[in-house]
Amino acid sequence: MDPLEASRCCSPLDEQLDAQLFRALGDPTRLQLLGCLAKCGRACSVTELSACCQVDFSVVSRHLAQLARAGVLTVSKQGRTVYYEVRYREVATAFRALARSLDQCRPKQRGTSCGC
Amino acid sequence: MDPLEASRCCSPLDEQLDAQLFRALGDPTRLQLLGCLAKCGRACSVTELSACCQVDFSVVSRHLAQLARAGVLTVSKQGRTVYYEVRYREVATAFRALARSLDQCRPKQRGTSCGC
DNA sequence: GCTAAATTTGCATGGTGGTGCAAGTATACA
DNA sequence: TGTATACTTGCACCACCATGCAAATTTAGC
Repeated sequence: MDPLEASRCCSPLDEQLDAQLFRALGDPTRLQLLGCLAKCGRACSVTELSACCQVDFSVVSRHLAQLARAGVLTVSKQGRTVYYEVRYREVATAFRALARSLDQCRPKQRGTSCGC
Repeated sequence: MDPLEASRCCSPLDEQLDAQLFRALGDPTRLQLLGCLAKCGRACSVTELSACCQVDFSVVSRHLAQLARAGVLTVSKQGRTVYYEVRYREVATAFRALARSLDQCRPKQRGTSCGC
């Protein structure tokens, strides 16, 4: 199969290769915040999280909002405090689904590429 | 646990949240190339792949090199033709490992966050 | 209502990255 | 040896983005 033909052929990959998601994860500061939040294991406020990295408070606020927009975090407001939490289940599921789709595309021994 | 403490506490996540990888996947053109290449299921030349997107040939060359640098593709030269192929197994493994690490951080019912 | 705390939102800035064109490099073929 | 093919690299340009500061917004507590 030609790559040009392959590009016109549908696969779950087309939706799973989400540029917005990967773009959100492609910044060191955002990854630091995500790692911090993930290892913490609970919902954290912007103030708490800003203690984890050296950038300005407003920058942290923007980064967290972006991660939430990408579907990596959830937001919940409690009084004047905003809590962010990792969407563990959803993110893990998305990555596993992507891995599965890649496996299905992978040509097995004498197999015929993905069945799309 | 405070997020600041959590940031100082080691986890497989620290290595799995690789900014270079996600950055490489964070561009629509690169994702198009990757999807095309993945669905194709075989090694493709730069010329073949440049037929899949509308950008200049040199841009495709650069994008493929970047994906290779990030560990997503492998390169192999045959004569004057350069073939790129998806590292199916490695990429899928990396994503599954990341999903697993996230799961381990996730607080179970009345559990105590990740055991790091 | 007033003040303080928590967060968001302009605004300006510096840097990085994606893109196209042209030139350069490497290899096959006659 | 010379020419064509496949690809890479230098260069310039433009857009977007991460950052910091300051002002604005929202909400709690007195």
